[in-house]
Amino acid sequence: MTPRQSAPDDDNPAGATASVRTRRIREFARDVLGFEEFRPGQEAAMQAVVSGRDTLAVLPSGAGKTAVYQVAGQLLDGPVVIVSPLIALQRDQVERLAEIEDRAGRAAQLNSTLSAGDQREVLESLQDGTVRFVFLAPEQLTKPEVVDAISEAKPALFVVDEAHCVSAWGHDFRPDYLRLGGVIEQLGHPTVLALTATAAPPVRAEIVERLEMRDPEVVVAGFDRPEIRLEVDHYADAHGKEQGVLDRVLAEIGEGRGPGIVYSATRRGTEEIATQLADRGLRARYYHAGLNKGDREDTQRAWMEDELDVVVATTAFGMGIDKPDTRFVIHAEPADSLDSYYQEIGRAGRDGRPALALLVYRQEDLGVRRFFAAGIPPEEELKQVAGLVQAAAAAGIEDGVDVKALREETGRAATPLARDLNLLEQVAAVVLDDDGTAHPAPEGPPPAEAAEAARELAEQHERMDQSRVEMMRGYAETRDCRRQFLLGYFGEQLDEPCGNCDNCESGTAYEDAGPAEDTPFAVGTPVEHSEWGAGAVMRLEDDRLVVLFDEVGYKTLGLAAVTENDLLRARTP
DNA sequence: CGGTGGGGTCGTAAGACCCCACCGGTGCCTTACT
Repeated sequence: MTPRQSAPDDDNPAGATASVRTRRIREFARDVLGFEEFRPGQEAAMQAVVSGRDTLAVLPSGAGKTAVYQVAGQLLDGPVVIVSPLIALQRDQVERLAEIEDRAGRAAQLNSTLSAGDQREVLESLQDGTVRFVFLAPEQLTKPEVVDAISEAKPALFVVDEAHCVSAWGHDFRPDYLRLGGVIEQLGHPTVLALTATAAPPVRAEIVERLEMRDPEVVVAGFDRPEIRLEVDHYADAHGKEQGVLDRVLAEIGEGRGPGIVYSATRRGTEEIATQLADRGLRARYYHAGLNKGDREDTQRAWMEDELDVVVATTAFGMGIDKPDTRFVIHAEPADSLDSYYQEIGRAGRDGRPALALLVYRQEDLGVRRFFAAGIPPEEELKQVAGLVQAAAAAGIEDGVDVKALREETGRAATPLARDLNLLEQVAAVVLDDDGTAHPAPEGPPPAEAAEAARELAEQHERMDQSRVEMMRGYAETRDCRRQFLLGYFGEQLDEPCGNCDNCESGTAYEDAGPAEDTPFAVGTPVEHSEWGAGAVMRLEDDRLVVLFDEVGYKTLGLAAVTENDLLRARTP
């Protein structure tokens, strides 16, 4: 067992001067991690975290996000808790840290692949200092004994890796992501570090809000990946589109520009495309969450070991899979947002050499994304859940109601019930305590009112998701420079067309003179719309502008209509 | 929202067509049973 690694006792890094911190960070990065230089944003994020500041770091893939908490873990006095969405990611990180264990401290994972005894041992080792880094999923933190044990270990840093999951998954799929803010509070609010490669401004705002980060330092490194060529192929009919996908894949592989990933929206789509490509002689496999674990692992292994030309996959394939020489990412259907799209195409060309991101687009294919973006719980269901929480309290059940009890009462699954409770908590109808049990909020609304408010909140969230699908459409259908469009979505301005997208090549990106100089709605201007309320201008075209509204999400407005009807007013933020 | 498959209608029969119901992504975890 290695002894507890703690900071030298001459001075505490959190209180050390910036120059001392800088020196220590650089020494550790060079001596232990073997860095010759830092990637953009990396050192700034390390500085912020080591000085004890909550930090949101949006750093591109491969920019060494892991190093940020490795350094912090070394220079801070206390263990590091890392929330990571997938067991496979936890395992990989633990293995990677094991290589520098003697210098950086021991790492362990805490999840259901461990026996109950091993899980206890990990928590004990965290407390006695022999484990320095613990990786776990947010679901672990719904167990009071886990939170208590971590709390006693007095963590110095709480890391949320792949932090966009808070926003992307927290609302329905994995509701425990929305409870992390409360967990952080229970732990006495150690320094919080949220890490992600992709987050548009509203996603950043949501991460900060949900994790209850205090006065966070936000580090955003450049989003641009100029080596990735951007293209969209348009088709009117389904058969033509499918053929288009096959032709483009065959052409890329045929000319030696492989390997690559093809994304499809459905499991069935992945199987059909992979089968067709295999029939044409490619080494192609499909990958989705319906396959058994062994098949998935073997496909991933084959992909990493250069045995495949193409993996055809749903969104299940990607997170944690880093193959720098991936030469193309082709989408057979649009993604559910530009956030997801950018995340997915960002898996190409990580070696810095030219790569292709192609969207094979049919307007009708947005339908499946709209379907997935929908999903408002029925008001009756919300009312029943709110009612059960109240009834339990009225009956004098002081322990409150937990998801397990609700499951028995309603016969519904745990995930939607947890989502319902999150919604009811947000409208101040219930209070969720440490371990997720629900109590009626003091002076909260009656169940019917609570259910209505919760439904409205869910509707607002759905409008936001639907508007993200619309931005995906905007990208697919724009005649402007695609990189300008994409970077604009992430709040970065590219002054000139990129010269490495299909619209730059065909010339349409250069056709329009650009927005009038005297527009009152420059990018970033806070605005107020008569119907949609407050928002901010995200993007300007020659005759249109895109506004992100707080309540209804992204909207594209015709500039002529706006000025003629006085629809928008600039406001003071 | 859009694609698909089952079942019915039409009525020479067989296949063409219509309508309708149903399905579609992402992963933790626990518990029961081999």
